[in-house]
Amino acid sequence: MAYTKPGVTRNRIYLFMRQHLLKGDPPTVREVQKAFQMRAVQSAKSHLDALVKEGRLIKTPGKSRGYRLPDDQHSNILAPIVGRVPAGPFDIAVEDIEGYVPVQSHRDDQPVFGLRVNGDSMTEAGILHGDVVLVRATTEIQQGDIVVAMIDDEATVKEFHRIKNQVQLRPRNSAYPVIVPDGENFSILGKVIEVRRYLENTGLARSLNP
Amino acid sequence: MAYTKPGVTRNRIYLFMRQHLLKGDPPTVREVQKAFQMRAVQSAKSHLDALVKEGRLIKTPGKSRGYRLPDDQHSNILAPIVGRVPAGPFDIAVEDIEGYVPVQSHRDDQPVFGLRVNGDSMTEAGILHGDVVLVRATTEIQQGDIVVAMIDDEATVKEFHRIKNQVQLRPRNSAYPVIVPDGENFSILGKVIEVRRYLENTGLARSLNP
DNA sequence: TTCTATTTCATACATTTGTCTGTTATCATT
DNA sequence: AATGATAACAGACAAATGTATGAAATAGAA
Repeated sequence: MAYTKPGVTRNRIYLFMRQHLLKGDPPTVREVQKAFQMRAVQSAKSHLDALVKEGRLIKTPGKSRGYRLPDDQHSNILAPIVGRVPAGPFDIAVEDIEGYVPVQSHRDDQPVFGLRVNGDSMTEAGILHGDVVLVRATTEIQQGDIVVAMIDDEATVKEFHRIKNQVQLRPRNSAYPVIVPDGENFSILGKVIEVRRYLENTGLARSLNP
Repeated sequence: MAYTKPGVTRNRIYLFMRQHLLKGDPPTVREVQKAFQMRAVQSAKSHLDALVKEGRLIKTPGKSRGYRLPDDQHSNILAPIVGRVPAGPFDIAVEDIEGYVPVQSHRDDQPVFGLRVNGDSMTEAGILHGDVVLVRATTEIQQGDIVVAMIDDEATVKEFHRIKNQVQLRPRNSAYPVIVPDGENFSILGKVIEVRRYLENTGLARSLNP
């Protein structure tokens, strides 16, 4: 490749990387080399190294196609809407997936899934029958959080309270009683981080069904 | 890895691939292998091959990290949450954008924007103060739809009815009166297609500035 | 010019990665 | 129990890929 003024090729390489990374197609060092018709790998690599040093790219050392954009602007994931409730946080029954909804993923270690609400025990909290709640599989539950609990193999959405080591699952509808689980056949799947109600068609990407 | 029923592991691998590909992070065959704690590369590879054969993934042969999603699938857009309400459907004041939320875009010609709800006039419809409503800018309003209307330069969320050519905007809270707009200083911005409530932090990607 | 920093080139090596061949184990059904 | 289909394992090889070392060419400024 012909010599260019300092910074020129670097900018072009940055734009090349950005364009490909936004498409979800991270290039290799040698793909950059070929795209710019360089005769040495190191020509491309040194530019990429420099871009990392400048903070315009980030990279995982040793990993192939390891360059990424610094601010992850496309970190939206598709969370599955499960019909029946997963047995464990990492064991989602894939056969029962109703569809997918786009979610902003905050933490990779705590997966998010959606669950369609059944019943009207939480109407006073603005959670209606048919709403979709997004659940983060976590054990960090605070007093008053809305959680999804499994009681006798059935999922339920309730408000979590703990009074003197006694767990209470409170509905938000005066027609329903407070539940005090006995510890057997009881577990908390996670915390409700978002409530969604789709008013026009389903809103779920049923067409995306595998 | 323990033997599973036919199709189960394949679906899980598909979800794994999908999550990573949507984040712009295509995995290698061996990364799939490790993620599922398989002891042989071929275990992962044969599943990936099958997914390609089924059309659920596409791949460039020989290329590392060469698996991709078939094209119809990244149609998620980021809809802006506007603080003040836009003057016109296509004239959103960018300065007042509070953040962005991921939305599944259905129709390109009718943009979607978000609006934070102020007040409790719709609580009986499960729309609470602070909720975010997603609005499609459309004029196709049906009886009983929840709409966003501009009345004297103020945005309001109400249920739309038309009785003998008289437009009624009904709150869903008995403490509020029905509004009958006079035609002057009145317009309908669009139809509420979704309601979202963020229970954990903001949920909005305030840091995102496309 | 002279000097320094930047850019480009050439080559080599270790690791990662895709792919292949063959075998064993489990599932679903008869 | 017998059968075929699916799932998982084992080991190997070639190509792709990240990385390193050293040197030559050019740009920019003193």
